[in-house]
Amino acid sequence: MTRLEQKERTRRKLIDAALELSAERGFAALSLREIAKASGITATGFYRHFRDMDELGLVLVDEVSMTLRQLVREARSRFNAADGRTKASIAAFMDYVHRKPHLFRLLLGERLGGSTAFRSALHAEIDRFVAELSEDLEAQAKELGQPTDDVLLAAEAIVAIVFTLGAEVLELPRHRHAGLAERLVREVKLVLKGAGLDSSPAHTSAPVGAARGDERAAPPPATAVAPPPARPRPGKKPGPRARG
Amino acid sequence: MTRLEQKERTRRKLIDAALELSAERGFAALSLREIAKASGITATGFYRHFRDMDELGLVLVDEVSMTLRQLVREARSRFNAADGRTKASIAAFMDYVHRKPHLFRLLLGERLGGSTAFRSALHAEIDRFVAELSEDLEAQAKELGQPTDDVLLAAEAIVAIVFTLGAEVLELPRHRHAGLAERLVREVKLVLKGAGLDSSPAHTSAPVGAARGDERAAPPPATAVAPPPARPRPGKKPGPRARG
DNA sequence: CGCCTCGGTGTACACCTGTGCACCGAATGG
DNA sequence: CCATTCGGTGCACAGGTGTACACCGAGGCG
Repeated sequence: MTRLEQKERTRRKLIDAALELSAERGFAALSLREIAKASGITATGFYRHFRDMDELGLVLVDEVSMTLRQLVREARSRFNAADGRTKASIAAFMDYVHRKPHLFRLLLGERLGGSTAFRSALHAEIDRFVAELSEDLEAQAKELGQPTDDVLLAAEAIVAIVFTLGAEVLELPRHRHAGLAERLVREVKLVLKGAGLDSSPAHTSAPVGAARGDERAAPPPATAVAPPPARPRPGKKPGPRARG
Repeated sequence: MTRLEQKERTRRKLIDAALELSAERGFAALSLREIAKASGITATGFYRHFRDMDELGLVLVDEVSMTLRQLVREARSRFNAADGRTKASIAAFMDYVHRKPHLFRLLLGERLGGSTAFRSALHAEIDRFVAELSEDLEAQAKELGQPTDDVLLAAEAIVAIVFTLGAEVLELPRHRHAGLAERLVREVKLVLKGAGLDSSPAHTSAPVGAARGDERAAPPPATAVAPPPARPRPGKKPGPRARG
């Protein structure tokens, strides 16, 4: 196995371990050592990949960001089915939450819990999400000759609802997911209707959660964060520790 | 100063310190020692008030719960002004968020971040909130002869929106709060309108909801944490530490 | 008054933390 | 094939952590 492959593999282990552990206790409460241990390397080995926990945190945020962006893409691709657009989008969302639960827990939980930098990064990400949804809604409204004045408000409200209920999915046993998804759809439609953006032929034929008919291949790797530095060779001076 | 007063005072200092510190880093990342130090007592003194951090956590949740309940009460008391009911309620909410920002940060941030017990306690609290709002909406709808089928959905959606935007207030500079509040009002009205619960003051002359001001069958009390033990005299054996 | 109660203190301990340092050994490239 | 690169290791250290223990001194009560 080439050296780069090996390094990348370990890096992923670190990221995944951090994700998994942060699901239980929150990222801020994790220690470098326990992440290293969970990844099967020594604590000092950690520094071959990240300068410190904060840097790991940023990478996690980045990962969330990409996941979200792909979510949007996926949702859009289902828009062809103009009928039941809302339902399809939400199905995509729920599907994604299932596939990457830890990422969503991070996104939703650390929005207020983490450091300032962490928070603003996540907020920015969510704002971007709102913007994209808003764009879509506006385009759709124009097509149908509907009012567009409340589009941004509706988008913001919808994201709030979807993320909040999405968070709830993480706590619920599997068999209750479908019910929650349906509630979600109905609530989103409430908002759309209130904003004069109602589009669906109020007609429910199939439960939402089961929208995994044409499963395409897993999401592309999509790496965006700068690959590990040439050779960090541990640096940084001692000082008051925030998390220690 | 009587001994009880003194003890209560220290207890409050501990609670407030925990609240304040958890605003920056999340409760899960706090250490017993730093809370004790911030409260001006030694680490071992902590045990005179709480058995461990988990117990402190429960007390905090309890505090949130009471705050929330008071919020509802306060909002209801403004319902007399039938005109602008939504606006008044949201004003009450925002006001409260300002007055107890740390509590809300806890409520919103730890909903996913903390331990399982922590999470479910907070979720239950929010559910209770939804239930109360739902009741109110239903009563109002019946008075006005409006449909009540989507009342619960609307309540859930509204709480999601209000809490999400409320969380945002915590991050924003003061001068942008008003704008956010207005957005909040408009988004909530979107939901109400979508659910057929629109209560425009334009054609409503009768004072809405001014009649009933008393208690009805309310959810059971949530106070679960016992007052300080007679004399804990530190116990609990050593073992694998979750936070430390 | 004398005794008891009990918040709060200070010390001590084992363990965990982040990180500097010297080192190893396999993949890499000339 | 030999020299270099560089993930990963083990050790060491200072400092933080939870908590057991013995103690103090002021409030409270007979």
